[in-house]
Amino acid sequence: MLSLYNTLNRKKQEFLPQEPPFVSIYVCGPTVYGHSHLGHGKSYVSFDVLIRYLRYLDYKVRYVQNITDVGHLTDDADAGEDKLQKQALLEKLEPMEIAEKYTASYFHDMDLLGNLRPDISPRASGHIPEQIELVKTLLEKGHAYQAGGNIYFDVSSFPEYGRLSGRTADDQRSGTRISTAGDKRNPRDFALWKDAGEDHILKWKSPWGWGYPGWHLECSAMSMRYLGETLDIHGGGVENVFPHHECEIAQSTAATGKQFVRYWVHNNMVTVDGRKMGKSLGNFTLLRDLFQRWDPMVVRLYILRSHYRSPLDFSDQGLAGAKSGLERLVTFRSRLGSAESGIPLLGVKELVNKTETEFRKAMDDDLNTPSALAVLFEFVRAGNILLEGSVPEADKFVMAGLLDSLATGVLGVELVSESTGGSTQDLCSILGELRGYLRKNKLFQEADKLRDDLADAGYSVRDLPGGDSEVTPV
RNA sequence: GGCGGCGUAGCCAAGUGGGAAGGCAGUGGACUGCAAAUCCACCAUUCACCAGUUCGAAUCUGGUCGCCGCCUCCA
Repeated sequence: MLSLYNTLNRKKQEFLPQEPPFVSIYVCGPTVYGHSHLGHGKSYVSFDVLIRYLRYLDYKVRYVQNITDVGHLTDDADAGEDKLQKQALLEKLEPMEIAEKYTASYFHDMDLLGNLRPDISPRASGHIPEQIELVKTLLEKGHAYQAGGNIYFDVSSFPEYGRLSGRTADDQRSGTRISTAGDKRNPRDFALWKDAGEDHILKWKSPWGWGYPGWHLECSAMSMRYLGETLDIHGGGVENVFPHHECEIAQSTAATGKQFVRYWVHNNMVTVDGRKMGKSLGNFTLLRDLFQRWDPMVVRLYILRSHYRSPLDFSDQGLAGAKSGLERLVTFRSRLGSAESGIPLLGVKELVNKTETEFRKAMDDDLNTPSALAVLFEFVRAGNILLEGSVPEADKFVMAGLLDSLATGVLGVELVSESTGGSTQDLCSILGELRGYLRKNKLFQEADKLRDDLADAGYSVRDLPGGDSEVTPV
């Protein structure tokens, strides 16, 4: 039984969807005004593994992740700038061109990382009517008020405000850094709709004049549009617990009268020298740059080696460790080959069953991927020991099947290079025979040149006891 | 100041009342023409520190020190 840490109760809870086998999940997506960095990578890999594991458990998952292509102000006080607009001016493009460009970049990077595409990737700009409707409802129900062209949520009308983040009204720092917008009744009130000034490019016509939505609004509107009024799971980064998710709860619950989200799942940050990696600090490493030096699967494994709720401190040493670990997995997988099916021996069946049971136990415990990986590495050792002897094809088949199901299927770590098709395998075995022939005839120079050339081309050579050799793609 | 979290070997990282997982790096050995891969052995009497509860604590309680996140856009 899968347990997830629910921020709402601050403890692990058994996961039970409202209407099994269906699971509705919404994850806060990126604001598309720049390339994705490792922090995005960690977040979306974590949620990808959640999705994959739920599907492995035979749930029918609908996964919605927004694309924020409406630039929001940096605060509610008109002090900041619209980020998309700012980037658009910088690159001399339309804001929507910026959105298109970085949406494509985002998906490209996520594809390389092996993340499955969300089932729906709704754009905020494409759901303005839904957002306006939500504001209207809140006004009608007396949870919001109008001040000129601005609409604010009246926090005093929603007593539960603060439950998710554990913040009460008195907690707020005296002399806060935010200068309160002048037309708010209460500093804690937040904007639902903002009046657009002359120089604001992205704006829409609303009952309250030309304007644009507040930054919490799109998630409420789009998640409920596609997943209903009560979601099973809502995910995002911990930094969004307050104020973003707190405000989402307030405006959604106030509008529907129903519980908005049953399980709140938050992932932790990537840090650099102990400091948060973030756009505002400027200490981020872009995924596209990281991929120049490291295979995306190395990056993925690196992320999965720590728990999603723990911070991950970025280091080359860590990535190098992940690289070696990945090679170990890949080598083992390639030794199993693409075997034929058959009936496996009892011993291997036991090993496979035990591995799967323990893997699931780790994943059931709030997606403990570091433990799950430990289970896989123990399986690799056991499998390698078996491979020292002669192993029936059927045994290789079930071991390969398990690895493909758990490592690739659930964790999303691709272990098979695309060049393991039938013809490549034939060529590999011919080249293996050739090296074996050369070695048996003590033509070591020729044999080693073949090995070096193959290494350059991305194939590894392994000499077996008895003089035969084995060639596999790396 | 308020809320939340963290401190486990050279590095990374699980474990949260009764055997200190796993990976990387390292050392020795087996195998090999050499290598790689693989296997075997070794690698934390100890879990930031102090006090307490307990037959028993890395794990619970209290305190000390250090670090981080949120309270402003952020995955």
